[in-house]
Amino acid sequence: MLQMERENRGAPAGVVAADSLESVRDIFIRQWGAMGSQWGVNRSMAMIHALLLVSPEPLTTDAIMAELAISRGNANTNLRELVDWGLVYPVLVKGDRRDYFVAEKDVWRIFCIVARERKRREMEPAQKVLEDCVRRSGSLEGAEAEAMHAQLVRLSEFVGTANGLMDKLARAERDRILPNLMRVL
Amino acid sequence: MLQMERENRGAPAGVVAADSLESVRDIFIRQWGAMGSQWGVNRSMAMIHALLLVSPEPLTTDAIMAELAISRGNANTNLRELVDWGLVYPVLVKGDRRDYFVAEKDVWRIFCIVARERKRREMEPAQKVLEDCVRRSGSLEGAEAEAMHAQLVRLSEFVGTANGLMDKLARAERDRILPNLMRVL
DNA sequence: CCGAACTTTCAATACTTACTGAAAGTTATG
DNA sequence: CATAACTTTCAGTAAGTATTGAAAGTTCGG
Repeated sequence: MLQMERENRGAPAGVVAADSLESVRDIFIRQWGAMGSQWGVNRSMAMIHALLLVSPEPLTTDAIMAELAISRGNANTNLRELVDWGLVYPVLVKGDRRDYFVAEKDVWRIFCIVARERKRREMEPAQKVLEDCVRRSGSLEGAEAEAMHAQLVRLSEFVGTANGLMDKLARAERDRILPNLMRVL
Repeated sequence: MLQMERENRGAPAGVVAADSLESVRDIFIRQWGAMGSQWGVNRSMAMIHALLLVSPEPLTTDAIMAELAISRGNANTNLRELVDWGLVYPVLVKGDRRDYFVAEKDVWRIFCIVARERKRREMEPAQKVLEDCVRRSGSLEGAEAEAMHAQLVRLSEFVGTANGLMDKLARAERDRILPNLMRVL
């Protein structure tokens, strides 16, 4: 553990002089957390996910709270959300009543989960809105109404196609699909 | 314009009895605006985009403000953002000093613009963070550090591949790419 | 079925982001 | 180059989200 000896000595706050396991993990967690906002995921959820992603062993709620300096309520809520998504699994450790948590480590599975969730939250509502408006505008008369209807139809058809492709992609096996995609694109 | 005669008579607030061009447009705009939050776009920007998407004619800032009941500052800021993205074009109308705005109507182009922007805001920062952490953790010793490094490498490689595919997809021609995708998936 | 260990909930609060409107800035035209 | 028409900026405020921490709820072992 030579690395730990030369960590962060005399450097300004927030700047790391050299890298230990802990410092790299902290950098990863903090940066990933900061990116959460861009991804529509809250900071705590992103940080918990990052921590578990690089932790080989399951962690308890208390360990997570301590590592990330967040409250119990916050840790609990976001852990449940991550478990709901399927990105984190609760595991039982023999001889301990507490819940432990591990992250799904397989990158392709993570991708499929995120793709599925985004489709559900972003694409499906859009498709529903568009189909509703297409239906409502179908019987209108006049050039302006018909132009609007035509535009709505184009949008609706595109989103429908994209949704279908998304579905197939997220259901496909990694090794079956990736080579084909590389070839086509 | 028969339709306008049977719009929204005696119905509870927010409920539309039958559809006119205006009512369908309003439904579309409001729903699209509400969805904006899910998409990481603010409500006003989404509503302006929706309005322009279904308006065959260019509109002035004032027309947009009036139609959506938003302030001048808000309209101005979000119009500029939409123009920056390339989703809306400013156009000059002869004999009028005011700026007029039209939306890009081609669905495939809209998709490419959104894909490019999302890649820039979501994928590229992730790739950068991951590459940085991979580099930092590469020289660490010990089983735990090596497990973390390996996980970071898997994430980094995946995001790199996804980024490359995204690029090619957004640069491809619609008619060249869609049939191939349908076949592969 | 009691008490201890642990988990969940939720009202209060802190933080973040979006919006307004008025004032400052810019540009076209007589 | 003065004025009027239009656009941009920005400080203040409103609206929306995330987080805390303490209280209530649950479960397990004895």
